[in-house]
Amino acid sequence: MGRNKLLMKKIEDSTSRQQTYSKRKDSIVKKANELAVLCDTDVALLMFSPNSQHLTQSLEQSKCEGEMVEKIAIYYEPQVENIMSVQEASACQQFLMSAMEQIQLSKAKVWGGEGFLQRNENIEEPAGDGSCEETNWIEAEH
Amino acid sequence: MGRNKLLMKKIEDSTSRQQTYSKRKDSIVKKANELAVLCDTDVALLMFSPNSQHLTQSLEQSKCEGEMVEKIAIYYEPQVENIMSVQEASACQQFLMSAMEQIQLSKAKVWGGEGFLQRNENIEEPAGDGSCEETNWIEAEH
DNA sequence: ACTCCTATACTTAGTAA
DNA sequence: ATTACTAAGTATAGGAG
Repeated sequence: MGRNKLLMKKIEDSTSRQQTYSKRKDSIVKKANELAVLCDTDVALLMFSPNSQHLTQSLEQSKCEGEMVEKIAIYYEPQVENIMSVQEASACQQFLMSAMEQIQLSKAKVWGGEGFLQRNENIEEPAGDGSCEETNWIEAEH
Repeated sequence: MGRNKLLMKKIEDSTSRQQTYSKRKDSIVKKANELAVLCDTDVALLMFSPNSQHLTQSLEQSKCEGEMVEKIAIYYEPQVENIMSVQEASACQQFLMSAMEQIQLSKAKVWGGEGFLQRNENIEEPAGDGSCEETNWIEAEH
């Protein structure tokens, strides 16, 4: 693309990598928006920035501006683990939770209406007293 | 684009809308992959198809093929609530759970190391006996 | 739904500031 | 990090099958 064709592998120079990320991030969000508007559907994007020092700046960029974002349920970038405001974290959580709710409903359908957390053998119960203080999903691996 | 420039509003003809969705879905996934590979990061996409009758077909398309997907943590399309296999649902859940875990960690950092579910005033506790059978995130709204 | 086609529209790598 | 530029690569609407 551009002047030269880029090889599809990790960009080793960190400055170039961050620049490329920044440019392509903007277009993919734009594309997601177009898809959502044109097709009247919801699109969610979760991205993890390769470069944590640009976090705050990028988080501000990810805010909705102009006609962008309208139909994007949520767009988080860059590193979720470095979110700096409770509001940001809450909004992200809320989306993830509703996505989970939808998945649980479909899973219950497939399984004949049973709840899944008690039956899902891939997710172990915490060895606690059964209280909810440490929720089940803590132990999921990435 | 293409022969004619498309107005950025909902495509009213449902056949065209589905066709556009199908085409643009493929490119946005490709873009997400490129971003993930080039920048060595994780990108997640969640899409909801405008047309549920094409669900199964689209779900099969969303499977990883060739060099695509490598760095995409998860890509679910179309309607999550209609996922037909427990495997699909489990994989999606696992990603969402790990994303949540990361968010909880950052939130705990911001809040000084406290857990968030007990303190998050936006999320009400279920009015149950405190057991985990109905998990807290059930009540999140989309 | 999918392909294949093509002209047009859009994206983008590299560069400079 | 940002903008602006531009040449070259990519995406896509509309059409046909």
